Amino acid sequence: MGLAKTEMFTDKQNQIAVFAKVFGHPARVAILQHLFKTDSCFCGNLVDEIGLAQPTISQHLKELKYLGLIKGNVEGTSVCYCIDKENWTAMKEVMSDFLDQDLPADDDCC
Amino acid sequence: MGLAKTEMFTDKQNQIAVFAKVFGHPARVAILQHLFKTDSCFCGNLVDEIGLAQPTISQHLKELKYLGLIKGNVEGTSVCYCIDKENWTAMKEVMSDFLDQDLPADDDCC
DNA sequence: ATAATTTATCGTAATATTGCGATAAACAAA
DNA sequence: TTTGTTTATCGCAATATTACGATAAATTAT
Repeated sequence: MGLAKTEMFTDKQNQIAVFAKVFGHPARVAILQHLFKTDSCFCGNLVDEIGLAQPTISQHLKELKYLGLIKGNVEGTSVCYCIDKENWTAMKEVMSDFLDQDLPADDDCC
Repeated sequence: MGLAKTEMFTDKQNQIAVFAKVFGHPARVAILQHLFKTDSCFCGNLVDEIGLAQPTISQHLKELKYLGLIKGNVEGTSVCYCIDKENWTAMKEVMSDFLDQDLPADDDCC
């Protein structure tokens, strides 16, 4: 069906999945890493840096922006993107809760 | 196209994306959380706990196992699953490198 | 006003994911 | 051996994602 039955999961579980999903494509990982490395940069630079077509990069940027992980600032004809620090920190909190769960003691079944 | 052009990204970027992708579905998040909570449990319990059909759960377990995040142990007719601690820790390392990047100073563009 | 530059959106083809019924496989119990 | 129990696999339908050419929109420069 290709459709996640989100209504049967907790808000937290869905939230983790939504964040994880956006990191589930190497282009978006590369975009974010580049924004971290350069502090901020224009859409066009990302098109050059990553080897995908401009509409494709624009689409990935849109998803990152929709989740609030990046912000875009219009400057003339170009748009400058950067990490949304506040939301990135909030996202990390959610993901850490999930990833840093206590590992069970050594008496498990496997 | 629905096909990520993995060859244009670094191994690290692809690795992050592959891990993130498996967390990109709430059912798999729920499965992992349940395994953490119960230390280990049978496939059937997961079918009861999460409200999806048995083949669907089996498929999600297969993906988690393929990435090495869980292990399965046959016990009679049932299979006992648990977190693979070593691989989970290795995965956390990879994800932390990405998530815990230094936030740029407050002089960004946006 | 016209042309150039940059980014966003639309439309669409190719591929991937999700969910589950049907069924097979593996084992235990009677 | 037959029956029940549990999990895995197959096959398929429905939906989602990815990529990009074409084009629109917005702005600047001439």
